[in-house]
Amino acid sequence: MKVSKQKMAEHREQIITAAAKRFREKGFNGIGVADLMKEVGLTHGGFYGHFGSKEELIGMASQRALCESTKKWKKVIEEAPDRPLEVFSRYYLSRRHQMHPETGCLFASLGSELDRQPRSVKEAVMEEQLTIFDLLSRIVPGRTKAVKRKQAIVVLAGLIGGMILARSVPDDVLSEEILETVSSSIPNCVHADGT
Amino acid sequence: MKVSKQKMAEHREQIITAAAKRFREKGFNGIGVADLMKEVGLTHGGFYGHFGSKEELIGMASQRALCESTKKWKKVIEEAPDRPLEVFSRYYLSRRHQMHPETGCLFASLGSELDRQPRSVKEAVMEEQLTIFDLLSRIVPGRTKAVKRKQAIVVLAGLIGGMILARSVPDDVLSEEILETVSSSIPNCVHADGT
DNA sequence: ATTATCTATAGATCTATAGATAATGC
DNA sequence: ATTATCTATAGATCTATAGATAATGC
Repeated sequence: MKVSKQKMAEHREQIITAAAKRFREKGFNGIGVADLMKEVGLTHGGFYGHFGSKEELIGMASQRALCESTKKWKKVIEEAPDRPLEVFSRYYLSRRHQMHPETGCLFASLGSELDRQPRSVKEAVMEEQLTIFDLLSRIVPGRTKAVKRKQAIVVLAGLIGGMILARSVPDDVLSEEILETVSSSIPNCVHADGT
Repeated sequence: MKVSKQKMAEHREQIITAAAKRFREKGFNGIGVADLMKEVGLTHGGFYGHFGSKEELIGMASQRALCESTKKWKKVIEEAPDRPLEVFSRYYLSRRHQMHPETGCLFASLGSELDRQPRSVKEAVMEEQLTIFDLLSRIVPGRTKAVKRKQAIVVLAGLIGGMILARSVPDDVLSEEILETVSSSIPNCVHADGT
């Protein structure tokens, strides 16, 4: 029943990856350790050889989810050297993102649960959050670094709130209106203060 | 053990009120029927004389929470006839609101859980959401009703996202920076497009 | 007589641990 | 010999129901 050290490391990665997906899909309380382990092909007892607690996994999985998003966003931005902010906003506020929280932004799928997580989880999240601020700082207008950072925060807040509002509504027409309205507002909004 | 019809109606209200508070504080899964009933001074078995299921209570409590917020916001806005938008934004993005999710905006405390709730809950939420759009439409700049509505959506999205970002972080300095940055951006941001 | 609430419990979860098992890696 | 995983289970939840109890309201 024992597996090689390398296999074990793979298992650990698989558990984190599955958790990052299912937590975003079902919430931190929406899936249990047993089901996660079953998805990876292991039994639930084995979980505690990899992690000290579910809480520890929540921290790892949250960081993983945000890190994945940052990578994807970087790619999207690099592939649109002109108007990167507009392209990124549309990408974030797309119908596709709305319908697939399990592979999307952690703040949109679990943001309001983060405040109720232990400090260790919030610390892991903050680390990635700062990276995202830096990434967005490069594509928003603004004369100084400080202004760009502010713009990045404002943009991210608008995107997260827009997606949460759109997802919270059972009416497709209204949720599409929300996505379209917020994403249209961003380039304009941002130009006002900075450049 | 039976109580009068009026007392029973009061109990029902108390259950909804307690739920609206505790759900925002601990999440929809963070408090159970038994504890809610204990808070009201009843036993858990009695719950199902008032509601068919916990899900039904989640719908009622969500609507209640949003309705309370709308009332408070209306008051805040009416008490600041000049610069209502700025005053409201500062009120929403205050440290006080950050520290008290249990009496604050449902979208900030439970927004990302709403997508995982059954349709009946989302319908109850949407009803109040439209009222909020109307309320904010009155204080944002814009030449036409359509533009004002769009501005209202953009503002609400920014506020919700800003509060969620601020709460998700374990560092007081960073979270205050987020609140201040987003709330400073709103009057500017909004003037750009509309009036 | 009706019924709001209580007591007791069923049945399903869920996190975590203990000890057994069997494969790795010295 | 060490250890990653499995089996089995403890102990704590949680939603929901059934039947008893006692107060209301006809």
